[in-house]
Amino acid sequence: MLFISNPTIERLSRLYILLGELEKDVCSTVSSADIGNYLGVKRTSIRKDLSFAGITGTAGASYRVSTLKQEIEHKLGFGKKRKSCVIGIGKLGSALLDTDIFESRGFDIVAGFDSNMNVLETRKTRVRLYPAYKIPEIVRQDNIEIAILCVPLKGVDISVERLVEGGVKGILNFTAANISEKAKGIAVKNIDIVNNLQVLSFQSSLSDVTSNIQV
Amino acid sequence: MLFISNPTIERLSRLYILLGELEKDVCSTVSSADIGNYLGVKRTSIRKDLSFAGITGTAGASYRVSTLKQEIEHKLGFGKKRKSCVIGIGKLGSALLDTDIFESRGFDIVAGFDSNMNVLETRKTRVRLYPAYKIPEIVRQDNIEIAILCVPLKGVDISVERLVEGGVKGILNFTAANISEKAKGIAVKNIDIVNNLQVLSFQSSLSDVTSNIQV
DNA sequence: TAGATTGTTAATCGATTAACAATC
DNA sequence: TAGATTGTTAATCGATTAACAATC
Repeated sequence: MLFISNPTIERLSRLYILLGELEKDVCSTVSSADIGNYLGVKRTSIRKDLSFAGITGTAGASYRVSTLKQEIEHKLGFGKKRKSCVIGIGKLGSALLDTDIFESRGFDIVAGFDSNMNVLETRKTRVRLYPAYKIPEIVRQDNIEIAILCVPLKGVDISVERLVEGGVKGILNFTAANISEKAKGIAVKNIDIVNNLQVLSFQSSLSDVTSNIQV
Repeated sequence: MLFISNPTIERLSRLYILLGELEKDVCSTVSSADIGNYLGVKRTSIRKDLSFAGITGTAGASYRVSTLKQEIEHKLGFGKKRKSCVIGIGKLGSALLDTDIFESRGFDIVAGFDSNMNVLETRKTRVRLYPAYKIPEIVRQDNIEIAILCVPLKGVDISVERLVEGGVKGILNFTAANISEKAKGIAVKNIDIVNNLQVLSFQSSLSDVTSNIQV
């Protein structure tokens, strides 16, 4: 079983996107130093990451862009299409449903859910909307792997229960709630936007911002 | 100069919100073990965090909710209102402009910017919208401290330049670009949603998700 | 060959966890 | 007093960085 740490996957994911860009620009090779510059990390970190993923270039020569991209795609499964859904069609949820940033990177949003009938009837969206109680049914039926959770706090518990029931494999949690308990055995990643703002706010209040910390 | 590590600020920020909730529920005291349960972290980690921030309870007794909240607010400056703006009024930008999640936590969005005149004329938003070239002027004039960056990749560089010119203090970067170079001396925090999805996707593809990793 | 570059081992750094005396 | 809880010191853990031989 391939274990790769979180920071490493994050960097490799960013590298994967970068390689796509470089391909367009008809760059054939790229060194770890180049990559480090683009991504804002140390070159040795990049080499270590590739090594962790079991990817190896040729000593002395730079990495070949096309093969490196393919290898990352293969080892980490980035190429695969993943069916996804959005839970909670509020401001943020609608925006995510409608945006096209996901498609280009392999995520296919196929459904939206909300508990408010009014929302279901009035919101115009590209994908089909369903009432929240249908989450287990539709998730299972359509083989949805990833859920993007954008409900208000009081809707979190029931949503997670339904997703678990439907057999979802991962939840991207935009709520401030801690769902790891309820979502045992499912991958969870949290993005608390306001929390990020608060951290930023603290950092920016320090007179001397030498450490420009990244996520 | 108070240095507090990123993970610690993140937890204290979450704790601050939690204490607000507990106050509503008329809880007068709370132990580090309780807090740990709520936030999904070890109790000793909480005690360490408070210690880092120079906050101390009374040995033997639990923490008093109201005073703990006040102390965090005081030490980390969470109480202060921070003027903010959104750069790029696309899908995500509009959603963030319109949402009310910020206000309740001290962030006051006072302006939006976009380079597309059409957007400026047609989008209905609560706050005033300005053309992008006015960023330096308005940011300085209105004392805007925080910028939320939601522009497409090709608009990133010029946006950051303008923000720096206006003297902004922190940027919450929703683009996939690495802006730390351009934003030297300014606090930056990155939220790459699709990158998060990709990491999640990798984790969920592992059969055994014992480590339910958090951000 | 000389200069650039890789992959890996060892050293460093920082954050989390464990242990425990002090206190209510 | 006994049980629960804190604050801090020491130990552990994991990730990043440095160093360098091997290779093109």
